[in-house]
Amino acid sequence: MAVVAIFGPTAVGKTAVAIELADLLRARGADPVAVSCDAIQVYRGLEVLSGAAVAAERERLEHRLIAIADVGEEFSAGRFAALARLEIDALIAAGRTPIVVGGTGLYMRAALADLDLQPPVPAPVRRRVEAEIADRGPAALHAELEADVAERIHPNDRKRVARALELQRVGLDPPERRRELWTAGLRHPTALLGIVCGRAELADRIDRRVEAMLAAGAAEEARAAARAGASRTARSALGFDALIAGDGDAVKAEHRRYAKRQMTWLRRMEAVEAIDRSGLGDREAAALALAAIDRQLGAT
RNA sequence: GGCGAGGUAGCUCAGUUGGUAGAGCACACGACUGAAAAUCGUGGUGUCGCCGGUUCGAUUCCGGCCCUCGCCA
Repeated sequence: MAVVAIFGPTAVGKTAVAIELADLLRARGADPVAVSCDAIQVYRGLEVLSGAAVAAERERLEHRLIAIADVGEEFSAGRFAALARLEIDALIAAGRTPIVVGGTGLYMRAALADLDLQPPVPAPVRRRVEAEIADRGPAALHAELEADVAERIHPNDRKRVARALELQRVGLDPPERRRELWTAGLRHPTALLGIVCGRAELADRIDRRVEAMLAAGAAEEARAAARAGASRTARSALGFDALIAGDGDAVKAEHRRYAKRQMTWLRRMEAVEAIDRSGLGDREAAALALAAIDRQLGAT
């Protein structure tokens, strides 16, 4: 059996469509399980502000890799990749159908493709590099990179400068530049779908989603996470500070900008089939998704 | 009605000693290999309130008008 993957911008309805799609797959005798690919939904205690599937939804479709880490922990693409591959491989071995669904592009690619991520460096090395960047600015450290690495990283891009430099100092190879990030060649036969909708409709969905999340206590959730010592990666959740400040418009703006970056990622991926759900209900969108799956994998 | 301040990008504003204008935010497009809901790159989208005057040339100077805000009636 193959993997179904669902990508798309925030608030487009990936979870709802996945749940409806699961019903359609079950009607054919499949046994689907969702594997979430979301850098914030992995955190326990950020379920509301990350839009994680709620209990009623998880009753209709089992979700893996949601709420698996404490907000105090740092998370990473590498850690996620190992977990996700384990889940996907085990589900396939058990004859089940993984529906890999989420909006974190790097996490999804790490789950589906053989991204060869380098390990983390010892904490003191990273701290040292970060301190130097804070002190001297990223461009100064960028100048210390070997030429072929430096030319791929913008001098202002402090995170990539930091990563490349810490790898260089520890004697590890620089981040790979193969095609795995975008290639159609994946670890398993996969139907790759991108749910999209019209610009105005998406903006409207984002507004409603943020308002619903505020009504459900997202601001208090963020405050509680901050009090509990949320890690740097947990704090990078969209609107984390704006929620604490009570600025709903700023939260919406962050979600809109995020949706744009996700659309860029979607356009860049190879072999992804866009499902335009403009004006469609979740069930109708799921039917389109099923047809696309059949086209990509061959009718069952 | 009088006095004062102000009308410039979607928003908040800067500016041009007269040569049709630029910042931040927003927005659009892109990059992306163990921080990725992160980080970063590129792009100005405009009857400079309206009408007239002076001028080779007015968003800028002058006059009138309209509108907004504040204070006084």
